[in-house]
Amino acid sequence: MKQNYIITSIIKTKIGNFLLEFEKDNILKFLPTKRKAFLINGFAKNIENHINNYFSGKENSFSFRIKPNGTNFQRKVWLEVLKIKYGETCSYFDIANKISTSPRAVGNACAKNPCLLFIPCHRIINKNNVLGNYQMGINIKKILLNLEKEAR
DNA sequence: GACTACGCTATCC
DNA sequence: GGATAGCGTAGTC
Repeated sequence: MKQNYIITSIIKTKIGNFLLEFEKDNILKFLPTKRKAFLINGFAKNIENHINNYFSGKENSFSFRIKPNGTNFQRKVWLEVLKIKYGETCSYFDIANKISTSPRAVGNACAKNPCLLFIPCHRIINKNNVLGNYQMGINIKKILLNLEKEAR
């Protein structure tokens, strides 16, 4: 049986270190971590370059393949989130309408997003233009949205 | 059954 | 008009 190995790297970014987990060229996880940075191979290095370009406003979309682990419902939400363009925002309510569910459930799924930045859940805000919440805290959410707004 | 990264409504100042 | 509280909601653990 053919086996794909899951590889882990820790990537250094402007807003802190991220744990990157990938299998071949599919990103499985991209989450904040306190561990020290280390790069294991060229693919991780490549991702680090793209992430840093993103943070300096030079890059506004990622072309990596992602393979997030989650329930059918979560994947449905994440797929919808992927459609939100750079510099734009969408409300939990809008996403809920598109896939016929409730905003509460959308927030629930976003909180379990394993690929931060690649699945741009920071672009989802409350209906009344309040930021809502974020895995890394609303400050980071604010930074990301401002970055995208200014770089556009 | 408890817990949400929400949204609406009622009810206070 | 604002702040706050309560409740409905749908999905997850």
